[in-house]
Amino acid sequence: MELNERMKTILTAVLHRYITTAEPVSSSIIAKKYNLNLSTATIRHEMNLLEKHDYLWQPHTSSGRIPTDKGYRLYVDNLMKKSHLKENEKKRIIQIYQKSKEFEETMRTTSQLLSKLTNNIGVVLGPHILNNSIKHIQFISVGNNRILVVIITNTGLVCQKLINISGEITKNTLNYLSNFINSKLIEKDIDLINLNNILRDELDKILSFQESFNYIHNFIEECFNLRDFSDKVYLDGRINIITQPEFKETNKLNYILSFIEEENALANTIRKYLGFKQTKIIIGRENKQKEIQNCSLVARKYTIKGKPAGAIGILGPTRMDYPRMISIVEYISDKLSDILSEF
Amino acid sequence: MELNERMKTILTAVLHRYITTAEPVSSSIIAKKYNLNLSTATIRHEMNLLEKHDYLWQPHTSSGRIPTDKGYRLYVDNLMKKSHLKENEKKRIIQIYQKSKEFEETMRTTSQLLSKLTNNIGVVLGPHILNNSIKHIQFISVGNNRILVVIITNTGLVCQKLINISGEITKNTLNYLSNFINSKLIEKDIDLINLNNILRDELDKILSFQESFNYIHNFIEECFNLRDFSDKVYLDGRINIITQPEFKETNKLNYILSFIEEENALANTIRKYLGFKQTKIIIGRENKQKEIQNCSLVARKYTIKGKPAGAIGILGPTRMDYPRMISIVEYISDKLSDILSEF
DNA sequence: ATTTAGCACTCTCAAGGTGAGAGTGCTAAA
DNA sequence: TTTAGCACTCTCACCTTGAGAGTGCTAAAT
Repeated sequence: MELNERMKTILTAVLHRYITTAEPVSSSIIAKKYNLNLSTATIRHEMNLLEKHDYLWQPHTSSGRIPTDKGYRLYVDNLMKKSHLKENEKKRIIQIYQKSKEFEETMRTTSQLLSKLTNNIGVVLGPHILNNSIKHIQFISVGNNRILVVIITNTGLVCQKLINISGEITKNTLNYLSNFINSKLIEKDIDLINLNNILRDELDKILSFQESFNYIHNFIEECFNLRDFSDKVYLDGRINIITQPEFKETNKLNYILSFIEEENALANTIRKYLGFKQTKIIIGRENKQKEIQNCSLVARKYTIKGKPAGAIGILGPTRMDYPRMISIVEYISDKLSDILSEF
Repeated sequence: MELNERMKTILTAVLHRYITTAEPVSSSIIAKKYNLNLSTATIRHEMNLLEKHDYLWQPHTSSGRIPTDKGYRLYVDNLMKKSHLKENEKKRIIQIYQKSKEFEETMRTTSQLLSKLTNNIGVVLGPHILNNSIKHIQFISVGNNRILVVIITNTGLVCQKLINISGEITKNTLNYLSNFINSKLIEKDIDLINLNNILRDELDKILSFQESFNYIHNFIEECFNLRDFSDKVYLDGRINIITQPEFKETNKLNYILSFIEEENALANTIRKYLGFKQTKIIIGRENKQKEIQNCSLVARKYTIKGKPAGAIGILGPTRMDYPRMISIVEYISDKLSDILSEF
């Protein structure tokens, strides 16, 4: 059923009021604060209908109304007005970014900016190595047939993984391999998949005079097994969730915090939205993780030189200032894209 | 004033009881649960004296007693019996460690073990690069006169830092430098300070036919400026603090969590104890950080091949099972030392 | 000199009662 | 269709109350 204009106006008012005060909204408050030129009785009547259609609910019979997830969804999709950051806010963000010169620092700054500006939890999913071009690769034998592979990308991302090999590879061979691969990298931008292809073609020829093929091939194979390269997660503002009035009951808090303790849980949730062009908003129970079904998530990808690289997001109570949250996430993801593209 | 034996016995009983129940301890509970063959009146009398000497206090006139920091201190130093982990507990720890093959994973496992076993916050301070010998060094130009320095140590620790240089250093020179330094590293174990000395002596000769000295020297200088290499921090079990009965009041909780949010705050506290031979126990207000003056810290260094490398610790409410906490921290730091020495 | 029984006293805490206040739904009149 | 009016519901802060836990002190017992 389509809501009429007046119902939409009232619903918007209730949402606005609830988002700012965190308290059930009564008909009289709406009549007083929002100039709708309607009596409380009329507003009550409409609210009653909105409740019947599941946009609002009441904690108890004689209390004001609170939006449902469905109410928030309608608000986010149709009712709210898009907001924009003020110029001086934008300036301050840029200033803060200018202080951080280095990749890691930039990512940390991003998560801090997100959490400080939104007063919620800020999360940044580092760019996956797949989305970077490779600058240097180094194999280090660390004993017991284990080799540490360190890959450095153009953005300054340093990835590492440890590989167990079934036999021995001499230091000379390792050096030889490193040098060979690095010589390929000097020429131009090569990403991990490209590199893998090049190696597959050329390695046979090159290695003919070296020791046993299988070892080397298995090693290189595992070396470029992309799944093992995990993207880094930067999380900030866990405390913010505690001060939110809706999470005063410690057991609710517990539940959320146990989810957040493990950085990867939130990261995995956000990773899904890497492919989306637009800002993704997940409201309350729309989220599959039951631990955060009292929360909403605003997530957006960022790019490096136009290519999707990672994602950022904020997590807060369902009752959040969506227009502002969205404008912050969008502005920061744009800036981050710019900065990383310049690295 | 020296306490007599009976007072010590009673104080020990109160501590034991309070640590297990988290509730003020009454004279009758002591009389009933601990076979001291004393009437409640006598126990009350002694408790009264203990309170006068600041080992105990009462939340209000008609309540049981709670140990003071001074009481805990006496307990830790003189009264408690050292505890040992059970054989099957030790076995499980070793089993869990065997699953993690890699440096990073080992460190993460350690912080998890600490937090899970103690039900408190577990913190691990990664080994500082100073305490490792260097395996490989790599310079990567990342544009805009910035060079990424990546150093890989024998334990598999990968350190990086970004250096701004005042002029240009060509890729050839960078490669030349990397190669020169790495050639020094192949021969034997060299730590960062050694390496720095060697370079200072030899670099002049080597570089005579290369471009401008100052650039290179400044660069190398900054490269080995040790302060910039921060040791990594692994933190686990932040939630545990929430479930502790003493932190039910959210403002206390806030206070502690704001301290813990920032990994480095706790790391810096623990770093101090890297030089200590024995397990260090800091009780309540003995701690200088006022945010954690309701907490106690049990910290101990770990070693790599006998040399102090980093530190581990646990943070929990002052009311903690000290003998057990100590035995866990000590056993895990020993195991970690063993594992890292083998890497 | 110690120890303890006895007792008056203190404080907390849970339970129950109360009334103000906020808010609603319904109805009948505008 | 809107609204004034009203009965009704529920919460919440506040008070009272009594049970219970615990203490300190004192005088008697050991």
